Amino acid sequence: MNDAGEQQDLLPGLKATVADSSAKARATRARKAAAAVEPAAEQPVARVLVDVPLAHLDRPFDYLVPAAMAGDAQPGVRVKVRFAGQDVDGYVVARVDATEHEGRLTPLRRVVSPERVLSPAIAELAGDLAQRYAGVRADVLRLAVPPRHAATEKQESEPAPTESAWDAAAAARAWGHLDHGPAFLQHLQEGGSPRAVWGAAPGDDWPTLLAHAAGATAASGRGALVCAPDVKDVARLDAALTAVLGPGHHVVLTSEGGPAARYRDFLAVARGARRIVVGTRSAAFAPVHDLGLVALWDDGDDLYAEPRAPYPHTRETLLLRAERERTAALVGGYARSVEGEYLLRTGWAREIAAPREELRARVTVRVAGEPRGRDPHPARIPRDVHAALQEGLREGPVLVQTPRAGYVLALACDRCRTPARCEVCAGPLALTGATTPPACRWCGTAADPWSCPECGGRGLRAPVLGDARTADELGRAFPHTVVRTSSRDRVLTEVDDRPAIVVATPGAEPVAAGGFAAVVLLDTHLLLGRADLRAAEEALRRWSNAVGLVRPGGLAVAVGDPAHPALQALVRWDHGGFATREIEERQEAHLPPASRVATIAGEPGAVDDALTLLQLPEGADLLGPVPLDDGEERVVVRVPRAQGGRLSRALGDLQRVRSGRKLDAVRIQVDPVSL
DNA sequence: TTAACTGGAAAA
DNA sequence: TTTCCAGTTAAC
Repeated sequence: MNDAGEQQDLLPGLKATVADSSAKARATRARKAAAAVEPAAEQPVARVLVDVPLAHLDRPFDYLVPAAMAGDAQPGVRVKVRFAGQDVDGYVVARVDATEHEGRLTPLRRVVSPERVLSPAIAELAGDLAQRYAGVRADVLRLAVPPRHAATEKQESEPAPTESAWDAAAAARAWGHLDHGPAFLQHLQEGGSPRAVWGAAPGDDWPTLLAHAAGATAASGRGALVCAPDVKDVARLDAALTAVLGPGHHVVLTSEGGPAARYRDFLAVARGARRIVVGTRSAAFAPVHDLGLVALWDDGDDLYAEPRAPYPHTRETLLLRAERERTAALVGGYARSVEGEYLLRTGWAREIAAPREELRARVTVRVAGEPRGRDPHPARIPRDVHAALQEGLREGPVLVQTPRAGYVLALACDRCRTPARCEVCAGPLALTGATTPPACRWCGTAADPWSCPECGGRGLRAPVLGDARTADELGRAFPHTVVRTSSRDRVLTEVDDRPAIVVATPGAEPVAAGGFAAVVLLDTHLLLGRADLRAAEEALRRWSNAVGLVRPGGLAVAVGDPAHPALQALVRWDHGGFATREIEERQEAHLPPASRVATIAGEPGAVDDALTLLQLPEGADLLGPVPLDDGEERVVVRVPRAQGGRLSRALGDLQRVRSGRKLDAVRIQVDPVSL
């Protein structure tokens, strides 16, 4: 290693001064040592992005490349540099002949490893994202490049096999039922960069279709990157890619499996040994060589919103890459996000979807009205649903989606829906078992018998019922049938073809070997009633993902209000129409993404003076400030969609000015997932 | 973290 | 006017 200490000994005449140990002399010596470093013969200047979180320092700094590091200090490698008196990590982003910096360049302290982990494409992407989200490149790079694992670096990456099992004819068949599907594939195979929003039909084996898209891209000599929201979906893609391409062609990037495995798989991509990548949101940054396709499944899933600064969304990350690296793009899902609809509307992407008659053949969706309180035994499972389940069970497994897990839940009057309160302390009543009377959750007093103080009703209902309770009820209604549950903490990934009732919470639905014979959606009003701007869009997405698991010709029944637009969209499988309607409503209400929104949060004083520094673009609205739970305060800035770029720039300028003046930090989120 | 800079006070 | 020092600032 070439640190300054060793360099000193190489300098003639310097040893004489070593005896003098005053601080001043030491400083002079250090300076001379720096000056005496032999610079690299070629391109002696390295441009380095330093890992500091300050917005005004978010630019490359020039360092002198010592001759001894000339070979290793290539663009993309990790280095240690002296920055403001401290050793900090950084990445070399370029080697150049000369600097524009007036004054002496400090030499690089150390090349951490010659491994080129930051490709030029990802360095540029980090810049794009930092600008888009008014953050700093260092934060993006922390998301993009996994921590180094030295032992793993010593191993070589196994190259992918040269022969692939991908079959163009099989791929065309798999996509054949979709309008523009085969054309999209062919375009990929020929080296083109088509962009599409794909509305999957119920029963579509989406992992296989995506695997074929990756195969077609690989056949053109390019790499492909496919993101899915969670590890369960990634596992399905993994299996489909192995089936379609054969083993060893792709690599899976997720946060699971520990740092060594993560770094090993990342290196296989960075070194170009693998060019097909699947993974969760962090995989969007994979430095795939010759990237030809970016794809993501179910872009409306909020798992795609990165919880760490600068809070980039996977959709945005991938679409920026598609633009900058001129790749094809495929945004697929059973449902359609409002953002996906915008891609079509602006002409950025084309639609791939099944024709009407194909959709009609795939599934029949009906709505069963919600049971009324008049019923002496208010069953949550109406007669229609019971019949659908019975019919489905003759053919195979049936799926019942029920919102939220849990057994002990708030109770309310079944006539007027007044929440049931304890007569002694006014605490909430709850059922603690299937047979015991309801009791207070605070003081434990049993309400036996209970009557409603508002209307005198004697019936109780649980407005929120969990999967355990639902499984219970169904077990009683179908005594000789296997009932299985799948929810957040205990997820089933797959069920076989035998008749069984599978109760699952949204997102935890297993896949059935041959598809579910029937799909039932309970308590749709609960998903619709969430206090969220996107409640209806999100509800439709979750229902559609369950209905998507049906076998061709299957039946789906949703329990809810047949007049609700989200349920009507489900029945007609008209996700484009629903997204269009959502866009129109949000335009009127100036809600995102029809408007672009950012939040500024922090100490009240800091937020206040941030606003005086902020140069808002034309037509901007300021909402708030409102106090947050932790004593901080938040304002919302809203601009017309077309001004989004200017808003990002203004917020970036604000952060640079504030960090330059050492003002108290404010947290800025552009396009926050929730407000 | 620290070298370089600033401005104000003491020394000449 | 010069020198010294503490506090501030930029950071290659």
